[in-house]
Amino acid sequence: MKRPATSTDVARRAGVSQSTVSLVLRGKDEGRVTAETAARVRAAARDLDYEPNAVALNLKRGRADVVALVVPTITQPYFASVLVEAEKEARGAGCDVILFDSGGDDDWTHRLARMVRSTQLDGAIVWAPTDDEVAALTSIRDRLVLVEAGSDQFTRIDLQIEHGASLVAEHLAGLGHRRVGYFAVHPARETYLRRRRALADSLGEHDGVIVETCSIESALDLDAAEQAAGAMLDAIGADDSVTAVVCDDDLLAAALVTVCAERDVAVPGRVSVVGYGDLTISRLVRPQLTTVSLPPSVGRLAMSSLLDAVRGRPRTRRTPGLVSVPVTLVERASSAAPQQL
Amino acid sequence: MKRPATSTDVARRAGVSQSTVSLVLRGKDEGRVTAETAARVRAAARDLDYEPNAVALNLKRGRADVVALVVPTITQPYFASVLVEAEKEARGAGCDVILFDSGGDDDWTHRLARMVRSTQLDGAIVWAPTDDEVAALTSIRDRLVLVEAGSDQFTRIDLQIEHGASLVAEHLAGLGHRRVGYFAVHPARETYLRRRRALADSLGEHDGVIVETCSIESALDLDAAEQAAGAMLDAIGADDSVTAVVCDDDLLAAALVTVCAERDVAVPGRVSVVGYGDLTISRLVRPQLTTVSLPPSVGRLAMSSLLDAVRGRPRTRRTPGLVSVPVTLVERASSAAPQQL
DNA sequence: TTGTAAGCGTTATCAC
DNA sequence: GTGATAACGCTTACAA
Repeated sequence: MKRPATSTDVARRAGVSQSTVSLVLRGKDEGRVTAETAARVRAAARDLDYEPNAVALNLKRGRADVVALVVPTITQPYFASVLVEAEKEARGAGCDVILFDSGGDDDWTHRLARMVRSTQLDGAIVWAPTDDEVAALTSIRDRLVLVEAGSDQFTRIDLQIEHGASLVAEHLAGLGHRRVGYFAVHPARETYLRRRRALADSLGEHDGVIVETCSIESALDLDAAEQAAGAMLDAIGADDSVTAVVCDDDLLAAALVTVCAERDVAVPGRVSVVGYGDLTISRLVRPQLTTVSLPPSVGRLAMSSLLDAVRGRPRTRRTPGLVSVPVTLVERASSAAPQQL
Repeated sequence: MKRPATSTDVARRAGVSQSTVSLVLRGKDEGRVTAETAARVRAAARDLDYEPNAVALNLKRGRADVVALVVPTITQPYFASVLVEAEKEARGAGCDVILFDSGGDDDWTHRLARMVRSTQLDGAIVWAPTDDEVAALTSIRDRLVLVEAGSDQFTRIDLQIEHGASLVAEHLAGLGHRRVGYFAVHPARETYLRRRRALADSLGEHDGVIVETCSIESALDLDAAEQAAGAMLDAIGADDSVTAVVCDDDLLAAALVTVCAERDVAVPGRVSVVGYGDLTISRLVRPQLTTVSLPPSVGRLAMSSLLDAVRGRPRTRRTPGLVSVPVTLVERASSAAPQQL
């Protein structure tokens, strides 16, 4: 491949100055360049297969038109859909998205901060960072949108997890459950802790009626989940009063339901199962999972917030704010009233 | 946020020239700058929180250190793992990855070509493009790695689908199956057509013994798949001789197995099911799926090929080549000898 | 109507 | 040892 043609090459070929080329090709030749000259320039550009150098352009404008999306693990299907939504929104604004997997690399905060400060990146959406990570990011806080984390120094998007938890508590208490187990993700990111605390709080509002009485932790992969699900069933088997299990993620819930089937534990007869995520697998397993649906539209929202923040004129720029996104409970076959003992 | 400090700011503060700053900070001051001066420069840089402007740097070097990964749909779990692998490899070479979803936008070829030619992107990995798409990309062919597609003008990575197909054929024929159904993805990208043709060829080698006799198509989403799976079972119900179904994707296979369970069709007793992908769901459904495993390491391979191609010195640059990656058959519980009729 | 020239932030080649 | 100065490719006053 030959060196790509520059605007100077085009100018030379059209027999005009380089600035005229720029004028014409950027459409700013309104009554400044003869139609004939303009045509000559355009022809030359076409002949040389000219494409403006985007890097030079960025340098000139001091803007990269690239933002980052940082997620804990892109292999979680939920994040794939978030990425798609965010991408779509960004694309519409002429902006590209690069992906960081914060799970893969513990030094990502510094890399991100450096890239933002070196104008390689206009900004970033950061999903569920830990408190430490948030602290490491303060130097670039006005080019950041945080999802499910952060203080009011940051622009944030928040899922209404508390509301989701109250829906779950209401649902289970209403069905007549009195003791629930919790199937938690380990290691427990803040997001998961929040889910769990929120559920505990919501259960607390039905005071004395319904409480979390046992819990098991598992890594977010299938093998670990199936093993932990076995442990969960052992625990439940030893305590008849536990008639429902809330899971931090649909993958855990799916594993639990599957292991139940293998052990002839009736779902939802013996135990009701509730997940988080409304992922594809929640409809693939039998019984299909009752689950808290986390809308992927958060990706779109976060991106539009970010674009506002980094593109907005200074006077337009809003103070850091908090947008709260509702979650919903999707009731499917994995939860029902506990069978009489 | 204030304007970030430039090397000129640092120079001013250290009381030296801007070029000295560059020398010191890039570590090229070997016996050229006094230790004392160097220290002063470094101190100034630290004070000002200086970060070299990456865009200026790229302009200077004519390289972006960003490549794209183009996949048909990132929401397919397989591609998420591919992305992770590719990312890891790129990161190691100081390169970032941006993602294109070719499914989302039919003009992506032009966008990609423009970005490459404008030096915004050093190159790209393109997954399973159609022939038309390949044609649209020839202008940037030496900065491309194609996966599962393309002619020998391109650097390519290929899955050994034919070999996979022969494993499947061998497996099913060996178990005693004589008539198989095909559960295909619609719309049929070249990748899928290849899978299917390859299977037909492999079955043909067991001439007259085993053949594909019926097929159903479905979009790659769960609702469509479950509906199509129903149709497949109707077809099979009407023809006892069909005792196995090969599916273009584990999602289809999972849906089929699930619908079988609902209709009390025994798997693998009445019908064996084979999928493609070895995705998480293949181990979540019961029976677990026999499936052709497509190694995510292809992502790593493709990225290292690409980096070679775009980073390599001209004299080092290899001619376009073809790397072929083996696939394997993972035998699980969804396939077995057909039950005697 | 067109061209000249400054500047975006770097790196690198020379003089001093 | 250090500092002008010329690129890199572009946009945009401003001059002609």
